[in-house]
Amino acid sequence: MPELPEVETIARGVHARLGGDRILEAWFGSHREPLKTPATRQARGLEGRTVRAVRRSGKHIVFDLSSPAGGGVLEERSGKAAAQWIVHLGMTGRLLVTTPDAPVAPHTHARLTLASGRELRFVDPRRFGRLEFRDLARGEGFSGPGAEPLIIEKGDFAKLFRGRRVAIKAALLNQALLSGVGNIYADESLFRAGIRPRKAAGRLTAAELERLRLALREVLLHAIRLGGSSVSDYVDADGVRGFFQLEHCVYQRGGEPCRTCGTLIRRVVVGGRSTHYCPHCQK
DNA sequence: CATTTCACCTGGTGGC
DNA sequence: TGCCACCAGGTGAAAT
Repeated sequence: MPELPEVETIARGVHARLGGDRILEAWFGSHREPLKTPATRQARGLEGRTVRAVRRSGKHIVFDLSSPAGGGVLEERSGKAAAQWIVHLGMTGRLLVTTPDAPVAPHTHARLTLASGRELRFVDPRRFGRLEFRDLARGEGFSGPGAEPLIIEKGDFAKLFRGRRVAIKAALLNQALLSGVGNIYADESLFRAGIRPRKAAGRLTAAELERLRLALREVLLHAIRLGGSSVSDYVDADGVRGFFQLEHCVYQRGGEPCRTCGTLIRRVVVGGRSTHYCPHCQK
């Protein structure tokens, strides 16, 4: 369900509520798909640690955790996390902060009991989401392979697409190039940059590439300001819907008139994903 | 290696 | 009402 702006909104919400809290107990359901780390090892890893920060990396939510003891002055000073809990929401994953007595929704795959008396739950009907524990004592911290679209600069952005024959739409969705862009914001940024989604990535001019980088940046920042897009039942950690769906120019608007020129928005399939564009505004 | 296709899941919607 | 086809914010493995 979530792309960069939704994940950013959720991470901020969870950080505000759980930052500084301590994990007392972790429970995992019987479905194996969501567990990149086996249930027992994941629970043992999480229990006793303090949540120092919750942040977004690409489409992943990263929980920076203290040592099991709870940190200590040395660790406080160093500012380094001792372990991480990595959550990917897939298409339908949600993180909910509740009280332990709140009814447990169907498809709840994880429940973390916290020292504050609250509970963090991971709910995911389709089970495309993933939960992973990383001990940083041995091994590296999480970092996606792709560049952050909000940070990348002109030259590096252009370099990503050089020589590529894939459609620019497919390239935008490739997380190894850019991390965080999904189907909504790929379509919306291409519309705002005036570029056809099927145009070969390596064929974009320098001007087009820079228009695309800036359009992507603007659309993501604007969406974060509005709390993300609520296409079906997406809600943030506080159960609040986003409002960016009201600003969609093309996404899921096939057959409707373009907001700029009135031409009917077209829906096609690119790289196996439904793709929406205005044949008049996008060249 | 780059690119394309498909499987992985459940649930909602709309047509007949 | 029931049944079925199709669609959905994502990814990663297998095939080409």
